[in-house]
Amino acid sequence: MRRASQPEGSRRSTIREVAALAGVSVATVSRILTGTYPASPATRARVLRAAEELDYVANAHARSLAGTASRSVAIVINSVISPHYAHVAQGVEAQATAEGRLCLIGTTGGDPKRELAMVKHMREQNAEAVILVGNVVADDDYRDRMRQYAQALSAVGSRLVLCGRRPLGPDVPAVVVEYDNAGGAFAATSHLLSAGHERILFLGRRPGYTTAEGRLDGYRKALTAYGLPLDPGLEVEGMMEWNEGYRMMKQRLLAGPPDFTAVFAINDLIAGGAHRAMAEHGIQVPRDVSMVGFDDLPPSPDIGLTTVHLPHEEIGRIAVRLALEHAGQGGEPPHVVLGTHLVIRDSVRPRVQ
Amino acid sequence: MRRASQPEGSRRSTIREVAALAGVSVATVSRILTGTYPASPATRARVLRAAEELDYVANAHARSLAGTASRSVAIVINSVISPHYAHVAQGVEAQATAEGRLCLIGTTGGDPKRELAMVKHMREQNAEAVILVGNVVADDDYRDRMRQYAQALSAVGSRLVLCGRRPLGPDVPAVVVEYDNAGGAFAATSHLLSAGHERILFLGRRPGYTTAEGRLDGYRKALTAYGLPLDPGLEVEGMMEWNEGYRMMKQRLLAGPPDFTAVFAINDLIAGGAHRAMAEHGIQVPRDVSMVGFDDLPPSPDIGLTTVHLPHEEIGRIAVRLALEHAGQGGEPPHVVLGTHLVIRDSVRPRVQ
DNA sequence: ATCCTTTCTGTATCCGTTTTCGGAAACTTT
DNA sequence: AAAGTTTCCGAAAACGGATACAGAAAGGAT
Repeated sequence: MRRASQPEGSRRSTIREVAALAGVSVATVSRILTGTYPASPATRARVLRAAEELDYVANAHARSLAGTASRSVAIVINSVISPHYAHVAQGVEAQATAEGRLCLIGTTGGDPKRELAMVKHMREQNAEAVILVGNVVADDDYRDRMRQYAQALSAVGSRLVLCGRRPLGPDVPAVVVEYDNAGGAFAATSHLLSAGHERILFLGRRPGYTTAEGRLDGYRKALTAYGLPLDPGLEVEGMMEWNEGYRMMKQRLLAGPPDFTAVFAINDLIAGGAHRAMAEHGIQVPRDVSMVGFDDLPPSPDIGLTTVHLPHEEIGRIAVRLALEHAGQGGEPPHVVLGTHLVIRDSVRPRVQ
Repeated sequence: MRRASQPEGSRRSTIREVAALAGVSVATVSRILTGTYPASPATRARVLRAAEELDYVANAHARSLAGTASRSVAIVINSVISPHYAHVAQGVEAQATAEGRLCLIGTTGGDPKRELAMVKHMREQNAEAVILVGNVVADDDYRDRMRQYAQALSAVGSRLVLCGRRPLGPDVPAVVVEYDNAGGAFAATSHLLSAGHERILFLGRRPGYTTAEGRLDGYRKALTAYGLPLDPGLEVEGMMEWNEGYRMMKQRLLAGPPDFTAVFAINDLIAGGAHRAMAEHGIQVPRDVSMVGFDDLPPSPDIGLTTVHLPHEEIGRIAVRLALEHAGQGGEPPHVVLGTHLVIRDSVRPRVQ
């Protein structure tokens, strides 16, 4: 209402101005606004009125400088358009807000250098927790520096959190939130095996990436448990993206008729791309080929994909919760491993002999 | 390396400590670290070494308090798991980083109250720009307060940006980034009409929501332009979500056989849900029913959907760019309207008589 | 009425930077 | 060698809010 057309660049009103208008000291204003102290109803009302009058907004930076925590939580993530990451980010943001924290976000595109830079940036912002999500290919230098960051953050009462990646080592003060990639992949592959499939194409091999390695591991273990040999020719390398799924399958089908009766896609995006590529070759799921994915995210419902469910949003929420809970006290930081379960839709049929 | 196991709660090192170690004044350290001033190579090296030695990290809050801009940009968004929003957010983050800014993020779930609260929060953080994305149902009180926020932000050299929603009024200092909903819907509907379809189901009517209204408008205009009557019975109400698309179509099909030969879904998520529902009733796209969507996002490639392309990420990038460019000078804030184009896939066939 | 609590409020300091202003040192030029 | 430029550096004052400490006011008990 008032200060309707302030000239460009005019400062915003300060606690001192509010104090002056209300006829009290800055200390009183501060206490009333932060709810530190039970002021008398009269002054309280006067101060609130004055603040309203001047459109007073506290300066979070000044507040944080004066000694209180920054009340912010940072998430550093591969990208925000990939469904898995988006859901984790959503969880982080929701929990952060629920705990009265602001959410800072930075993306890395999976580049360790950018990740390191982002963590530094978040450190400058005094984030109460820095949550790292997703895989990176970590060389020794990276691991050293990240350990150092973990130490530094912990030293100032903050916390580093690792989501969906391997811990940095035994004595590194970082919270870890993992999930059972190998177990989920084992269940998914077993599901195909128990339907009689023996030649199962694995889509999305990616050495060096924790998630990919874990899922490949589960796939192999399941085959072995069924007494089947491992065929390296069935393990196709590619990134966890729709286009890659399309590419991998297209390439395979262009080379000749399918030499498999089922597909285990390392995530649902890859499943979606492969599904499309097969459709273009007249191959229908599950009529001609059975398929299982991983994630229980779009596009799995669109194509009726049986897949492994992961509590994506929960991962983000837990990360925030644990970090904030644990930030104060010392001791061993928490390490949780979340379970998975199979979601049956309609992409698997018993193999016809 | 050093300070390997600091006790809990120890403060981080300050510019003063760096200055002391390097044997210079804090002013010199500040200048060297921010690159303000060409210090002599010798002192420069000494300061850098000292900073490294102490693992010095600047305190962004103190820096911002001391008078420089906060170097942060805020995005306030409906959710981050919906593909459209996720892409816009990605664009914002990317551009913010490119311009040396940190990205603050907050979600609202489409609730105007939460949006208002978030903007206030971002104002406390001194964000250099506050970018609002997506529709809300705005009552008068909301519009008043948002106008006031726009004024207040502008008064301190920041900027409010409105993405994909109607401007707040003529004299409100807010940057606006819109896109041509009506035009895109007109093109999409015309595409179906020119294939001979006359009974086109509109999925996703939502009075009060700018985007929904714009697209409905384009749909109607196209019908009228083709000399066809408007049939309210063909306009189905629902939210812009996959589940809603599924629900709307399921309900329709449960009520009886299709009384339409084509579908215009207001976005690709709805198209995906409807596609699935039809599949469950043995109705294939495009064999039995033609369909067009809007967004050119997942799951459109999965189901081969012809759809209207929107430069989602670009919207976010432009928002940041314009806000930052314009933040300094006064004058009329920019207002851009982005165009759309049809992406032809394989979900439309000529109507068989 | 006096003393003791309890409740409320004000003064002054500090948080960690940037930045203005002035001074010293190092070169140039004559 | 003196004067004039540059170039580099330091002292100190902000920035806006929280809080320790002390003091005033109000309320209760004697």
